[in-house]
Amino acid sequence: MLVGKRGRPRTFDRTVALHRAMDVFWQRGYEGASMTDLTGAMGIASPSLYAAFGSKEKLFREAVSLYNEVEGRVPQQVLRDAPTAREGIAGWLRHHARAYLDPARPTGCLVALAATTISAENEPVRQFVAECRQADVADIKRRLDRGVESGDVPASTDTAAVAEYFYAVSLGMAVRARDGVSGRTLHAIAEAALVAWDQVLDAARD
Amino acid sequence: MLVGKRGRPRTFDRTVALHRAMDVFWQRGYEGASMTDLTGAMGIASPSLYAAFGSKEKLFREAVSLYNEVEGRVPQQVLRDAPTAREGIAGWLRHHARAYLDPARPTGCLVALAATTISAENEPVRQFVAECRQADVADIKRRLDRGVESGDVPASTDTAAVAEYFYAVSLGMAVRARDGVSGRTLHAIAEAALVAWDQVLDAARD
DNA sequence: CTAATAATGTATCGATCGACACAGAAATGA
DNA sequence: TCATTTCTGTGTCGATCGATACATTATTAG
Repeated sequence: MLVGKRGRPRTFDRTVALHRAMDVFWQRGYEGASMTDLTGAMGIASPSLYAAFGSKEKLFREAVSLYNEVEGRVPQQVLRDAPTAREGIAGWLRHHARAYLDPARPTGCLVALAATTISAENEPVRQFVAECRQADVADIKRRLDRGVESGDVPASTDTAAVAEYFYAVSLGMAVRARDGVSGRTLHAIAEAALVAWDQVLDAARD
Repeated sequence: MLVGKRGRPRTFDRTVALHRAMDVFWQRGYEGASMTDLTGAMGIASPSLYAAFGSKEKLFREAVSLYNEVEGRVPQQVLRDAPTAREGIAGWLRHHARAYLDPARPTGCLVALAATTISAENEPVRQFVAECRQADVADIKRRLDRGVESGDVPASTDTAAVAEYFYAVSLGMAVRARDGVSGRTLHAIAEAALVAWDQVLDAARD
């Protein structure tokens, strides 16, 4: 009686297919990725996609979640495990300078690029991605707050503002990566953002 | 014999219509703006649009040119006329911190947001906008080079890298503006980017 | 006046969009 | 065995995409 694996089993790996969909959304954005693009890359027909994921929008949301897990794991770990907030953020930003031009993946960042502008009917999708960006900023802010607790960040620091600053730099790097700038350029941007840590923190006070 | 104003005259102002189209592309991006959106905002029917502008893509390119002229005039003037490169770039960035949240216009920047990702068939449009961004970076670089000539920027400075840094910050500000952050946040990002002028220039050397 | 030119409004075009109906195939449970 | 369940492949749905055909209207040139 218990629901097990009754019925005809899937002929494709759901996780593999989701990875393929993630790559398409990463390359083309939400609206730029057609169902034909998606089913082609996923190696399945349209009804299989709908049976497994529900709709294009639900597939996108799952793909973004997967992106956050897979592509975000290393930089988040760097951010978390570094001995100071400064080293954590520096490692996080330098990671992105490399990752955004990784030849094995689409350039730039899915969350930064995939839905900055959108048609009126898909506005909820833009909203969703905007919330993902907000969550990323919150991650950086939390690391700065931890730095305040452990003493490597001044207590008077407006950690939210500092987090917004470094996140804005990473967003710009993602756009410029997609534009085709060199890794040297991307790293120069990151180093310029990081060079004046003390002044940046000093300028941002509550 | 000379081609004058023969034939039935237009019943709409081409420039006004182009302004309306610019607003739609600014709000929705290239692919997010449908012909229905455009003709509705422009107050004309589809055949009039095609007669006056040729195609959606040509209309977009004209709209971007108009955007660069209208919205870019003030910040470019600030950048150019300031006594030093530092003051020029500071004024340029602070202008954007204000303009990106102007309640009378769509938030953020058309060139930063309108075509970061796109379907395969419209790739030339993304390329075009990418070239616009490259041109913006070149403007900043030229101002820094002038600073080198006039002595307010060290001769050893990698002006291209510094220009990329400040432009990346402005791109991130545009995305975050669209996300709905406050003007206070946007200004904090700008000030954080500007506070360490000497260190940024010192870090970027040839 | 007439001919030529050009823009307008209506009414679509073929293509593609995201989504799904339906029949057949492949598994399980009784 | 055979009813039940679930996925697959074919085919296509209505809606919308960007773009036009066509007849009409408004203007200028001669």
